Amino acid sequence: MQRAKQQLAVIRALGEADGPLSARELWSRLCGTGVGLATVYRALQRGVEEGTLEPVELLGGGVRYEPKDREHHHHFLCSTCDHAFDLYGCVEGLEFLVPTGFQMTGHEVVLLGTCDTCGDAA
Amino acid sequence: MQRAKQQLAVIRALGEADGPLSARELWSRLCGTGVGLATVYRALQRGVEEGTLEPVELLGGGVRYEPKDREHHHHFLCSTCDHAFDLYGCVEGLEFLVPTGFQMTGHEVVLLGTCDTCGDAA
DNA sequence: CAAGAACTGAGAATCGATTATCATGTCTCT
DNA sequence: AGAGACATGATAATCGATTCTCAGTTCTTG
Repeated sequence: MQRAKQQLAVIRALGEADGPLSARELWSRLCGTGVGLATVYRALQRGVEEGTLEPVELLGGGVRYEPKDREHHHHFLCSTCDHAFDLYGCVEGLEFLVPTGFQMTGHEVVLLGTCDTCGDAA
Repeated sequence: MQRAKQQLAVIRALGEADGPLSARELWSRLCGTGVGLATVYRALQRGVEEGTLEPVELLGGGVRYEPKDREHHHHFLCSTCDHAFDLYGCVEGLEFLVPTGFQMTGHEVVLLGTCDTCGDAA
């Protein structure tokens, strides 16, 4: 069955973004098109169930989503506009931090600062 | 003026912990002593205002707090018990990840996995 | 001890994020 | 066109976290 139009719009907007988006960020990007907030949440939930989207938790509470086909990467969080950007490249060699007896299954690196847009405006 | 008893208890519990604690974690550790949740929040807020406590945001939403006198460090988040542990040591050389035009002011590293207690139980 | 200020616990109120509801709209298939 | 299944938007309901309120308690100072 073909996926519905509005859900496609949500998935597409997420694919075009330069980083993971929260439900609200997505909604505001689609606002002019008359898409409801409930539809955004439905599309996100469905995408996660189908395995095409991945929830990403960064600092600051809210959950953001990004397409799952992206390679392992990390994020830059702008403290001014609160937008998250994808970074390319990964950090290795973190194992030395792990205490004995602990098992590490993953890691999350978030860089903080100001993005180019917010930095210029300052 | 001497700080009140209950607030001292909150600060002390935080100092004895092996990692940052959320308001609720703190509360459950003090529960037997009859301390109210509101008092925990009051003590935390006051500690931050006075500069003795620092709010720490990790993955998963809630804010945790830790004494500000600790050196720069990172955290290990147990995915089973959801407790955060302090790690000793820091990661350097993250600058290569920063896109041009962005200004990095800090970084946050969170290791994920299971702690020794939860690992043993499995 | 007396008076006033600060502190406290319990629960109500608030806030933002997410989910559920429902009447309507749209698509598919015939 | 007609029937049935699914999708949609607006809004209400829910949930957890945090803050506010208030009456009672404790502390400080004299």
